[in-house]
Amino acid sequence: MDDAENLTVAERIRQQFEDLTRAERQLANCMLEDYPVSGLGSITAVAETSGVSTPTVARMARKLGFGGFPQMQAQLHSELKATISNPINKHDLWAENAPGTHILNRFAEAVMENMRQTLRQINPTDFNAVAQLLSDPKRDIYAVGGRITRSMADHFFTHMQVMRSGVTLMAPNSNTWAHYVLNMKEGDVLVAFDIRRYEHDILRLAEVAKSRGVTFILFTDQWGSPAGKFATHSLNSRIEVPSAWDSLVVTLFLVEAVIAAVQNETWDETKDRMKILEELFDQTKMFKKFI
Amino acid sequence: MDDAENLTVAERIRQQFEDLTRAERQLANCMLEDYPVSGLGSITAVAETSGVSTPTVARMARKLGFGGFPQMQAQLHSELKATISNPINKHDLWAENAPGTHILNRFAEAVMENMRQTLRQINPTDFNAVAQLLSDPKRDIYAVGGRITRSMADHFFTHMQVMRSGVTLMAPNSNTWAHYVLNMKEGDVLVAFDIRRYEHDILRLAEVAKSRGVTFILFTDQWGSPAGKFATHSLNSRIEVPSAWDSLVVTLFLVEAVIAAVQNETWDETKDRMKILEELFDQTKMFKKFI
DNA sequence: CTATATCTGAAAATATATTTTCAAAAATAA
DNA sequence: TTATTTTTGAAAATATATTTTCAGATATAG
Repeated sequence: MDDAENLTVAERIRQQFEDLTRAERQLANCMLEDYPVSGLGSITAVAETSGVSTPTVARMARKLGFGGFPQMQAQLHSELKATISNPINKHDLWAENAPGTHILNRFAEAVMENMRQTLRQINPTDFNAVAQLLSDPKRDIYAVGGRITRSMADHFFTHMQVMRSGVTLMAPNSNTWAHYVLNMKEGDVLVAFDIRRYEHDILRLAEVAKSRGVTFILFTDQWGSPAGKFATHSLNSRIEVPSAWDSLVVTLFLVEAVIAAVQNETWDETKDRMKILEELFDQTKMFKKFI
Repeated sequence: MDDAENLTVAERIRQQFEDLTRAERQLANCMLEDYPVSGLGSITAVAETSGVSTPTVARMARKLGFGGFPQMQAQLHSELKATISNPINKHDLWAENAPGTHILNRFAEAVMENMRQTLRQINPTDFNAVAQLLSDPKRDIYAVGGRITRSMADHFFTHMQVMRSGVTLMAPNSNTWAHYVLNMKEGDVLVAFDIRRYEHDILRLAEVAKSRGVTFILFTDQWGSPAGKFATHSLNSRIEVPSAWDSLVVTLFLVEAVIAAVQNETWDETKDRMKILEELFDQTKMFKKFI
């Protein structure tokens, strides 16, 4: 009978407004007023807000072609979801090049979604605090990664090293870590990367470091490494992609953003260091030869 | 007890994320995923979507400081109402957390834009060809990076090594490279990373390798490394961000996408290798100790 | 005005949602 | 490993939500 299964609630109301009774119209107007949020509570709540009885609400839902009030509400939910979930940045951007099912597209969508989710979840206070800690020249910094995240620690180290002194990249091999811990002093900062397949050694390291008064910063995934319980600040990123492995793209994004933030904090000293570094590179280049 | 009566659900989740248990984290992630719409259904619906039990949902609501699930949902309703009725903050997915000019936001926007540009520009034919080449077990693979891109080469190597044999990560120090070239045979693949501040040594390496019949794959930036002229396939990514350095986020995305593509190509052999690797890890773990 | 059809909401009946309880499972400590 | 604690979800208990019933209210026609 209803060919209009996919009409919005608002459309159905407008379409059938003439057939509605007095109490129903009152309800309809109220629902359209703060649409669609006003229809989100229980039938009782909706009825009260509109000043009608619950049966009226149930009846109108039927009249509009739904099985009942819950069905109408479900429709409102999905409309809301469609509205809220980003209008601009989906799909359309690269589709022209690769067919819809191409791994490049699927991967890209997953990564973009990971970015969004991560950004929504990130705690700016933590982020700022991390940048602050890493900008403090009195604190030495130690970076460490696991089997997969090693490259993140490496990247982090490479850039931090340019901006300040007292930065150490810990060897990936955990049986060398005791020596690093030996050098850590209270207030120093340990930056660790630990994602799914969490490494037990990192957990132990965090515990030991923490017990010696070291500030522990953790880059981990959405589920959170167990080492999180020792972390002063945790930066979680989404890592799931259509692959047998996890994606570190968003983690890298966070690392680079932190680096940029630190650079902002310390720009006065950093810019001189960078200049000197450039000069050093130029000089050494002149000595190098290949084959 | 809670001075934080007026925190959003999302904020409360973030604040207490560390205190949440496994099932609760799973739920929390699901709720943040389509926030706040995902938390709008009945407790049963929310539980089912997240794959946890209803008591878990009720418990978490309590843990976050609400009287119960209905109270939490009421809070979601009012948040939603505030969001919807305020056209300004609409759809800005992370804006709620950090003010508009926060480095995190600016960085994110730049990276997203880089992704889009890169994807629009990428040549799927090149991409596929690269995946094909790297999946060919008869070709040995050599990976090399520069000062900044070293971590990309490292990441690439770590994953390729799992999928197949005959993969070599070249030391970053260019005066060791001659030895690697000595081992390269015709048809082998050299994968190099070279971005702005292009390194002269990479150019020379590419030239020499090419002259010996080695297939050269280059990951570079939007402007293209000079080594590009020796490249069989070039994968360019946008790297500009509001920072003194360039961003490797999109480069990493391409690397991971290539890895995923290779994995697809070689899944039959790869899955066995991965299984064996897992077993090896389990075994070696038993021998390890820290401090 | 009265007769009749329609609408409406209080209250009962029913269906769902939510919380509580508790034993099994999982994690952690010893 | 084994003991202990914590976490978890199935099922029962409870609380709410939703629908149905039906008598009174309201509108409409004659």
